[in-house]
Amino acid sequence: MSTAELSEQEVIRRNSLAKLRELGIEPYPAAEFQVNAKAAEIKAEFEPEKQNFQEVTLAGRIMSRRIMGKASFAELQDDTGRIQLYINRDEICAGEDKTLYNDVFKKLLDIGDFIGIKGFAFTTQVGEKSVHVKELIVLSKSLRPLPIVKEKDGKVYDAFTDPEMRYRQRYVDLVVNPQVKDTFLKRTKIVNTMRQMFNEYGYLEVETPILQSIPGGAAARPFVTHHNALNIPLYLRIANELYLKRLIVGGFDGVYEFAKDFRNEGMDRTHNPEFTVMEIYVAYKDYKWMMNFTEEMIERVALALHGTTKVKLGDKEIDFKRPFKRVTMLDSIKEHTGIDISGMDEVQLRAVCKQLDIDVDESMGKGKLIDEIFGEKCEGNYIQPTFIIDYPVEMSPLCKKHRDNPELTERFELMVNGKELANAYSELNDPIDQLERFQDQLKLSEKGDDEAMFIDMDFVRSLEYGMPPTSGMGIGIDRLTMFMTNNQSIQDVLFFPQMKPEKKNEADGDEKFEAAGVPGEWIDVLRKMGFKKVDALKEVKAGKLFNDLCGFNKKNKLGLQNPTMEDVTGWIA
RNA sequence: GACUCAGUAGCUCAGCUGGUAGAGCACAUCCCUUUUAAGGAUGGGGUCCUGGGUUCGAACCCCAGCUGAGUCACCA
Repeated sequence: MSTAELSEQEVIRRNSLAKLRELGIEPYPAAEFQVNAKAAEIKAEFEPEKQNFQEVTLAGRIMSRRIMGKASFAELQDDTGRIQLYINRDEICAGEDKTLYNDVFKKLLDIGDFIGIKGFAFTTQVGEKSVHVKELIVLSKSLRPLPIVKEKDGKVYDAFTDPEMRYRQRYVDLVVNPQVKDTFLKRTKIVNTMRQMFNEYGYLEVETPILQSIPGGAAARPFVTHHNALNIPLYLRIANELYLKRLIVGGFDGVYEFAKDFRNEGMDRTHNPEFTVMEIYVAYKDYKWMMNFTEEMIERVALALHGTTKVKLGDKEIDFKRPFKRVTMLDSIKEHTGIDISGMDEVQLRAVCKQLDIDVDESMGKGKLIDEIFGEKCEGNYIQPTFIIDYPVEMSPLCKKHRDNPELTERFELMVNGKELANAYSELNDPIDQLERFQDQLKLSEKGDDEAMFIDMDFVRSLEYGMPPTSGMGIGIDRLTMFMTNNQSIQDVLFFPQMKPEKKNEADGDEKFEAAGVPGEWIDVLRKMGFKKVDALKEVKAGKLFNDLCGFNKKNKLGLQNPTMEDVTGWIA
């Protein structure tokens, strides 16, 4: 990369890098650097009377510097946070040679550089726990300036907030915005808490295929890829349900998987093309048992994270204390629309939708119509955790029919803040019924529903060998994390949310300019004048280009020998 | 996909009715041995998102586009 494309500050840092090497200091040393303390630890535990932390070794990034002549303060940020350093010239440079302080620390190091230090903890006159540096080692030079975020009394100045840059350059976001790191620490804690609970219950964590030849277990459009050796299409999984149930058939009493699923659909604040779902299946249980299990799980997660079941979410407070409210879907619709749809057929439901001003189309069957009514009129009302139970059979092709009403299924969804968080069934284990339900889906598909499920004959075959009564539950880990960390956007709980590809820098390389006959010293000049591509030159008149070049040379005092008119004409010929 | 808002220095943002581009932080130079959103002084730094148009003159007005955000629609 030529220096013309770098900002002034980047050029200065590259020059500093070279000067470090001239001084015999390797800016990217290979050797291990062993630390014996962390910033947060010293801040929490250092007490002057105890004389602890008197020989500490720390490593991290320089995040700020205050130079006061022979003494300086700096902040070092490691993975636990920041701690102030006190650096005195005559202490880190014991002899006559003051280069390490005057040049290396004051001039050649920058905010963002990694250093290691040895020293002792003390408290400054203003009362801040700090480390008095005796020795300083350069560990890694940073060539790009970080955004500088400052904070006083909880008020943040010059925050790094542009969402696009935060998501595209998450590494920068993580370095300068400590609350971002906290969200991801909590995300891991959520997963760990759940895993610990499942393991306590004796269930087995498993892995199932991501590449599937029949994308089953949910209603969604899949991503397609191709397997060369087999010469077949393969789909990225939209769910892992059918594989986990095969494992129940195989004799495991409890299996679970934290799975990445992929759905080829729109992206917005609550949808990312790839997302994480935890699915768990437990033999000899039903959906009622699973409701209690889900409550326990969510309550444990809330307590592990916050020490309380009450969690702030936007301007609301959600209380995850057990038990959650339980409402049947038909009661919910009755409550929010005043209409009792039980026993209605497709025609009647269509009329209800019209009456309620809900858009429908011909491809929608009975289940989808009811789903529309619920989604439109009811879903948004459930802010506090609520189980919606007993869904119509048409909406749930993998779910066992209700023990008291064949029109319904033994299914619940957990709604929080007006959004679905978890979904669970008494699993359908009647293979004949299952095949019929798949065939109904096929009819929907023929009617134009592009989300209807494929028939998975191997799954049906597995059920024919017999699956014990089983309850299964799936929960969106991204959404759960959003609720538990007070983030309104799924992009804030994914390290690297899907983004449109970044625009490429379309500038031509030096070779292409040279091939056109442009001498090396003029290439950067042309780029700086806005001619990123050789072809762009051909669109201007030689005379104008010649004048502009000479003018640019003069104006910017480049001191280059001006080309002749003939030269310029040659470049663009 | 529709509508609304935004895009100006490395970062956060001003910029009036159209008249040669501004601040704070960051950066550079100098001064200063315990400072606190980093003390003092001085200074450098810009494709005002892109391309057209209107105009004597456009960061600003008009048209088109790109990118992002929000709301809605669609979609789990």
